[in-house]
Amino acid sequence: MAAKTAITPTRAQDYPEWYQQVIAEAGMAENSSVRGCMVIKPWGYALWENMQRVLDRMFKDTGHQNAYFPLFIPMSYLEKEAKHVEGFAKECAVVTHHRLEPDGEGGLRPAGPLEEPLIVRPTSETIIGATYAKWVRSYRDLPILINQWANVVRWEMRTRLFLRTAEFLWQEGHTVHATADEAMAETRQMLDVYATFAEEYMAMPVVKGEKTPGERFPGAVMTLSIEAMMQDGKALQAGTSHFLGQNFSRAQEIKFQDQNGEVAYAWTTSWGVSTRLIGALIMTHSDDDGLVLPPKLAPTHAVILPIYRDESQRAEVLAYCEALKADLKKQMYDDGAVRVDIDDRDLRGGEKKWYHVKRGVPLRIEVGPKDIANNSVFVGRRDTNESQGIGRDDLVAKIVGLLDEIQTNLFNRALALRTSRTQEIANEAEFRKYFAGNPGFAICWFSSEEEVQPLLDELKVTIRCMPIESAGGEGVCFLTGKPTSQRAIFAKAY
RNA sequence: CGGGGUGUAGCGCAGUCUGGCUAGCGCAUCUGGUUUGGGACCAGAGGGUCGUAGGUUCGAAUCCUAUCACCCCGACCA
Repeated sequence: MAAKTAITPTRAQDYPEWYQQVIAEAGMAENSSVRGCMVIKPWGYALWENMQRVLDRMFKDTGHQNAYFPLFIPMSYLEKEAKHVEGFAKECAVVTHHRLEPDGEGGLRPAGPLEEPLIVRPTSETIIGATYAKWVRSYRDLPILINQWANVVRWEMRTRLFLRTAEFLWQEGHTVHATADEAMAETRQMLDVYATFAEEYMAMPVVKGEKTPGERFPGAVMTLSIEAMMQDGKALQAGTSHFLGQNFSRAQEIKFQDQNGEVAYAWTTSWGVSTRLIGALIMTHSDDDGLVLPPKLAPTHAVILPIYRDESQRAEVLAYCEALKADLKKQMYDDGAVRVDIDDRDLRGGEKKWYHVKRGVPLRIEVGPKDIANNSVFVGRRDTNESQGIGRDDLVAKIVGLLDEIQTNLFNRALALRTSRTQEIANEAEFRKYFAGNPGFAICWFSSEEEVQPLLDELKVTIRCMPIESAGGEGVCFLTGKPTSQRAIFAKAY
């Protein structure tokens, strides 16, 4: 008999549907009445706020400041960088009017056409670059290290909650430097920041690598990304950091006088992560009972579930829970106090328990009259779904260690999955066989993107990145047999 | 934009082919009761312009016309 799972279908039965159900059951987000746009509900938004808080601190620790630029971008700005236009034009929302008037049939119609249409930012390189052009005069004005937290709009054909929505929240860093080396160092530094965040906070192992020309950000000279493996073996790009060279500074006239008095174009970078990270988190850790959150990002670390039969017990149990909560909150975990809630809603015990299981709360602490008599509590771990009794004071002393253990366990579990589903592939026959099955990451030598592209299109496989760690060396292209120094991860992707 | 499909209660659906009592069912919600260390049970209740507009008919969720929206598969993509 199969155990009953909180989520139907299970991952094995229907992975995409399972994903949607996890989000719905955890109360993270839902589709809105606006096509392709989601409503992020409190539990999902609290998670995003925790991600923001940690990332924001990391950005500031690396010398960046926050600022804010307009939502609207004059259409002509986008036209300045040819490849950039090509990449984004098809998915731009365009504002053409600034006023509504009655249409005579009880409705409204746009009036007051704009002289120049505005686009809703799909990314802000152009508007920020235009601003930087005014700010930069001398080498003394550099570097500019700015990040903005914002929403952007990309009119996608097909959307999925968190993974691809028409509007999403993100941060975009935009920096300007005097030299190529400095800009490249910045590009790499921010990739490292993302990788550290993914691995240490999201407990999600990632591969740092360089994108092939075909997968680059439109207008970039080099795009670096972190790639993660989801539980179905597909890859998800979780963050990107772009070295833009002088492409944007030439298009937008970001020029400065150097120490020798000569005018030079600046070197720029941009880097971003989005609410897509929430999708990555869900697909990395969650199980057939719903969401599983890494403690460092969980809005609630532990929830106390009081158990009682009647009013007289209620008062006693709640008093005990309040005292326990107060003691737990004195414990420091990561960058703050342990986050504890008491769920005293008028619901049945089982219902309440499963509510928190589905929301991924790392620890459930059940407290009933019997436990109080023994001065012990019953603790359930979300990552292993094991529960056991533990002395009340013992829990207070050990809760931080327990949270650390869960965090580590989640990372190790995800890493083990990735390792078990990563394989070197040496020739076309193997490659075809691998991707006809239940694939993960295939590591292959390849001679050129152009030469392998037809096969990739046929098999619906993409080149994720050329891993930085394993760069160097010589091999033989899996398809053409030509000698090559390029090696990449190939995978099906989101 | 090409191909396919669907619009009926908060959610999921039946009914439409073959027009006919007051439009049903499950879940959810509310009330009362019995329960309570685990997603309860019994009884009752509330909730609908059948996507929209027009037409045919004694009578339309059902037939006809138009229209809108959404979903799936492509193309596109953080």
